[in-house]
Amino acid sequence: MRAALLPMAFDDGVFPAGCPSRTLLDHVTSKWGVLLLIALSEGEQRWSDLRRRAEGISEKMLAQTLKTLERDGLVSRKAQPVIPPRVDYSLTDRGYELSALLVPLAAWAFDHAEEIINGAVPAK
Amino acid sequence: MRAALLPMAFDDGVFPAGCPSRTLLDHVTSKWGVLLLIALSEGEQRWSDLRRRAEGISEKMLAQTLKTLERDGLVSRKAQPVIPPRVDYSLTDRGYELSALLVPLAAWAFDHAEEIINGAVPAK
DNA sequence: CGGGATCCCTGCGGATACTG
DNA sequence: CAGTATCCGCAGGGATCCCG
Repeated sequence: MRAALLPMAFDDGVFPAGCPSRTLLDHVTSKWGVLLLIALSEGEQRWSDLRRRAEGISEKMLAQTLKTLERDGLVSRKAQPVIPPRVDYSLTDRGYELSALLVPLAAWAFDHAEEIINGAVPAK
Repeated sequence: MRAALLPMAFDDGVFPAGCPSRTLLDHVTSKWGVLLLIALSEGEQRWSDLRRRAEGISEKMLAQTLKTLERDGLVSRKAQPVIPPRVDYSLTDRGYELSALLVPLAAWAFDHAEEIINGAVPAK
């Protein structure tokens, strides 16, 4: 029941404070990071599309989060020097790899959300 | 390449602001939530164990995060009325379900952390 | 040992305004 | 349209003390 689920050496993995994996995990599991990565898993999208899909995000956080994800090599940005400007965002290969792990998570959250949040927790 | 990865109706899923799935996802992907859930996936552990494994966590955040996870029915708390007190935390069935999704994520972060964080991003 | 209660501060993130 | 820049509030979270 509590099999060795964890790739061992995990104690030297995500858990030590200040290790790179913590930082990356924080980027990726950030409030808006998850949402944007999932949205982008459906394919290339424009700034305004993302702004609409990640309902409630501010422009500041959208820019900031996309930049972080881009620096992490998860998102690629293609700007076209036209007027009006057009910028497309998409996942890199590595980003797709990651989103494949994120999507089930979001699906799980979606499935269990109501029964869990509305105190109807079956206990045990 | 950009197949229908998402269970559709996802637009009415995680994305709408204020929906329960957002809340649950936030709990579960919170800075310390992820770490605690992963730590607990290795089996029952005591307060002090968890405090040590989630390096850097404050007592306040440990208590607070555990409470949230308990309210969400993901973690179960067993207190023994002895002196000195002994309290054991473990995952519920639903918690195990979730950790099965979280562990690969952490493993992925661990694997890609260094190459990503140290600007050595191979681009494209 | 396993917390609860307080105080306090910083930095996340929202709102607004401006630009190419 | 797709951002950047700036200001600023407030609550997330750390530190400390205490208690059963």
